[in-house]
Amino acid sequence: MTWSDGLDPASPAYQVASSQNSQIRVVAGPGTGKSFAMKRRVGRLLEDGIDPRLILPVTFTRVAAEDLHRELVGMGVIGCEEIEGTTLHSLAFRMLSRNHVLAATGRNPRPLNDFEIKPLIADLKDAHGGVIEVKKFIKAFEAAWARLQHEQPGYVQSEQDRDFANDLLSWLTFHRAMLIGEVIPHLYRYLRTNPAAQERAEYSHILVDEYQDLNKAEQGVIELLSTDAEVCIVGDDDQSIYGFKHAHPDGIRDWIANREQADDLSLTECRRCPTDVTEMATHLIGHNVNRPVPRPLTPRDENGSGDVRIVQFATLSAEVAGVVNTIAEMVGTGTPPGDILVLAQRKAIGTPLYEALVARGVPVKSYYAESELDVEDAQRRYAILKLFVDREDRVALRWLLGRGSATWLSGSYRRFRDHCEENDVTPWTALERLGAGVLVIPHTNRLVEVFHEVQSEIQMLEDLEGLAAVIDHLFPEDEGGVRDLRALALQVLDELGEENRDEFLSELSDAITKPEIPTEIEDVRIMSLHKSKGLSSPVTFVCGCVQGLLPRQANQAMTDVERQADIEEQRRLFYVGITRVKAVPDQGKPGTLVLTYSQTMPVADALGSGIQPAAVDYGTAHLIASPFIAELGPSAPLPVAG
DNA sequence: GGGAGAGACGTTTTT
DNA sequence: CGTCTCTCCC
Repeated sequence: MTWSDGLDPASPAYQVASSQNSQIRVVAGPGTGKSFAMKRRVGRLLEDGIDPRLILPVTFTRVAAEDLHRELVGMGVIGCEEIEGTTLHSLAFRMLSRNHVLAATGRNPRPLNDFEIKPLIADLKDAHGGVIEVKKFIKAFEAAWARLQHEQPGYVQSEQDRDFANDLLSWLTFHRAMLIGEVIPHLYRYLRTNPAAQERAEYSHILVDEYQDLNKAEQGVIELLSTDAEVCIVGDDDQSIYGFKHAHPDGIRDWIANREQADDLSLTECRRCPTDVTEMATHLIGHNVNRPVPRPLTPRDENGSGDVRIVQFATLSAEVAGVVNTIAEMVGTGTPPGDILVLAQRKAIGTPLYEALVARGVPVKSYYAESELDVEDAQRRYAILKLFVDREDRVALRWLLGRGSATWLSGSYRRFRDHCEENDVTPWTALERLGAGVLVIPHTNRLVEVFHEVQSEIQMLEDLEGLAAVIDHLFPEDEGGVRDLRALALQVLDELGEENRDEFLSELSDAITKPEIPTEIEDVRIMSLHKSKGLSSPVTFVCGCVQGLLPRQANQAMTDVERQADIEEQRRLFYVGITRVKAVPDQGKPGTLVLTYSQTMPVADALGSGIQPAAVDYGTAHLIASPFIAELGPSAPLPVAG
């Protein structure tokens, strides 16, 4: 197959794929086929004889990266297997791990796991105003980098911020680690200060999907990587939903403003949704005032008007029962469960839905985040494994030393770390000396005790034959809490073999933080609105459409401007949600969208979900329908009672 | 450095 | 309502 198969030369997708301009912006609404157009463009580049290794397709999420890779391979264009569609993050890790880059930056791109941040906080909290303050500082530190605040004229860092940053960086440098939020900024800084770096000219063609979801640092990296490359950015500021990650949707407007000769293309026909849904979506998003690149989303008449319902229930449990009944009935009358997508912005709603569907025997999968590393025992075993593979994994060692203590033994550890830094000795070596009595540091007895335990556990692993035995020992078959870890570790070992232990660990850590994405969809899927981005489904439910969830409860600390921006982002989130519906009329699938909400829910659920109820009586919270429901315009059906 | 009790606060999402 | 954090006291 060739890139232009089935493509009308007059179609916008053809233009995107064929444009010879070295700078292209594509603004494309939901369901308009932007990923499709981008894939065709990659296919065209390959057929033009561009070396696949010089083509960099960047996506924001792994799901999108894998999707892109799969589609390219499926297109059967020569060279497509060699294209590495990656997320910007994995690209940054790879580049920062190169020896010459490590030497230039002086920092290790060893990311801190969520649970490994605890000892970091414990070590910093006394000097910086407590746990909550330190968490705030860390957040602000990462935010400043994501927004490249340091480069903005007039940016002044307070003395406290500077002190904190110094302590934080000194901790991270000593522990040879990096905050996840530092990864992209470090690459940015490296590329910026090294204009002659080979990395700046590594690719000849860069394609970026979901550009509106990138933050300033990420957009900066793209720019630095593309000094000599042809660039095609694709995005839609109306679908920008990653404000918490400091996404910079205005960048999509600035991008074209700074490039006079660039091609500016857009895809506006919503090929996915039924016409009623497209019109509702248009109405909804029209309520947003701040739209850098406003453009219409036009309905596609062949799709038909669809099947849209808006239903209000008396209670949350009635809502759950109502949705589950509808789903069970659909499945009973022949709708494949995999055609059904249920979006709920809170676990408090998603979990009861999930459980009720399981009870009804409907095949269902929940996508709310759960980690194999949620339980402390699993964290401990994993840390031991890291240390077993590498005694110089200082973060794992630090974590193990403090584990179980409310203070993380931060006082002792401070003295100990001072010794290591003053004498330029590694923590493991210093602990060995302390343990052997060759070295004495006052007030570190407990530290040494714990170290002995860790040391003997590692020695025991060392005496075992091979990694398989180590895995079997650390994650035993009969230990329920580590069953998933065991399965993952064995799977990774099976793929890699016994030889390369470093690679084993990084692959395992990938497997843990990046769960497998199912290719075959056979279950009803329940997930948050964020996760649904990029998906489409013939039957889509959006549940819990109440004030406080959609839009979420405004934070007390927000200014009016921030509050307004937050509501607009929440509106975009709802916009993304309702445009997941896919009409396939010739397969008897009109495209079904069901929006549900309830009048009340238990107070505990409301508070636990961050809703401030309109009124409360006897443990029941009274709720208000989402204002977005009223913003859907004349194409929306009248809400009915369920 | 550890434990008990009082008080604050709460989500969601990515790498 | 349940969990985390802080304070006070040993």
